[in-house]
Amino acid sequence: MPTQGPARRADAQRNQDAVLAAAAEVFATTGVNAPVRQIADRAGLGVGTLYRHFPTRTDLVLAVYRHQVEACADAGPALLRDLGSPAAALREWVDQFVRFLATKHGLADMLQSDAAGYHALHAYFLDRLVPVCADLLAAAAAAGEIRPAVEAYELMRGIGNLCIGGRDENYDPGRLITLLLDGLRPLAH
Amino acid sequence: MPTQGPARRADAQRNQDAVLAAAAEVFATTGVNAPVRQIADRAGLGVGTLYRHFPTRTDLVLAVYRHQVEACADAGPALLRDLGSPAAALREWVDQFVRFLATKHGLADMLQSDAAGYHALHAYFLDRLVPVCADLLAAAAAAGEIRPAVEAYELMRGIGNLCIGGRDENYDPGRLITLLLDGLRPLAH
DNA sequence: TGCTAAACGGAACAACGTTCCATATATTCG
DNA sequence: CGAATATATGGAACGTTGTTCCGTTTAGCA
Repeated sequence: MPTQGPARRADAQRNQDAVLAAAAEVFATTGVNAPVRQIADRAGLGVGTLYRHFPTRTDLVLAVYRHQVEACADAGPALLRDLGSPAAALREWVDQFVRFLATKHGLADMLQSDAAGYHALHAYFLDRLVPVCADLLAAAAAAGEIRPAVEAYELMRGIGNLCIGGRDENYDPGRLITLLLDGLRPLAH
Repeated sequence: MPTQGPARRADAQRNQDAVLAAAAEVFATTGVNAPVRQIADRAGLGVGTLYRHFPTRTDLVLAVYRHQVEACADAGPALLRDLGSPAAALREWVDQFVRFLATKHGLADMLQSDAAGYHALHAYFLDRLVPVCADLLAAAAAAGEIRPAVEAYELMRGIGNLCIGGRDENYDPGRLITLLLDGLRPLAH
């Protein structure tokens, strides 16, 4: 129940929703790095209002995509439970993440950007997803389906990096990530 | 013998060299995306002069790093000749490229940037290195050391992407690339 | 219907890439 | 050894962005 404090004004709530909707649209068309003014214009608001509700771009990006990240995090344990093999669960989970990331123009770039402002975004994604990935890796290793040859953190960053630049007829992140996971199989004797 | 045409002015040559030297220093410290003014200041020249000699950032980056890219391209056939196994040659060649790329702050980012201006840079690297990589892959595949599971173009882009963000105690592009190459080994029967 | 705190809008500033042309200077030629 | 001239230079100026700030507006309430 968020009924604490001196009740936020209705127009503020309305405008925040408008910014969120505008950002979602603009992110989808222009990309996650779209100019602030473009988002403000689309929402029919001034840039000051936008900054009031979302002080940093990270705040805005997170507000737009948080649900999908959470869904992805939740999918990990579910897949591990529902699919027979932990390795298959890992593969499906990674595929799901790649499908999410590769379609968000510029998001993968942002995630690894060394710009100070994006550190929080980077941290959120990793904090949320690395533990899930670690569980999947551990289960697959315990089942003898993969070698414990990589840390979840490193794997997640690698997957994120491979998604940068999207996908075209000559480059498909999914293929390379399959190869990466193939590299985790036990060595031939 | 470049003694054709109306002989370029001596100061022009001198200034071009100065820009090149300044750019090399600034790229190494600030990164490949350093502000144009910073490079011009370091060279003791105006920005106009810099733009005259290097109209685009791609021109400047290429002038600074061309030698190393060429050296990397030349190393491919040499390694294939000198090392016993094509797969070992591939691995060593890839390592060499990664060592080059991972130490150039921001260069890997630039290579995959979808900004229109960097297309030429992207193209130069790929045109120069993909054929070399393709030869190494073909040789290793012919020797039965790897499966023909990836195109040279895709592999090179993947390697470039994995180098983005450099290397720290928790993320080492080299480890992931090793894993990627492991994924090319023939499947256990 | 006023009052007041909350919220808004957009002008203003800083940092950057890029262009342009008045000025300065190598080089050449008489 | 001077002009003459093509070449080269410098940096002001413009457009685009992110970000801040404050005068003005307005929702909620008494």
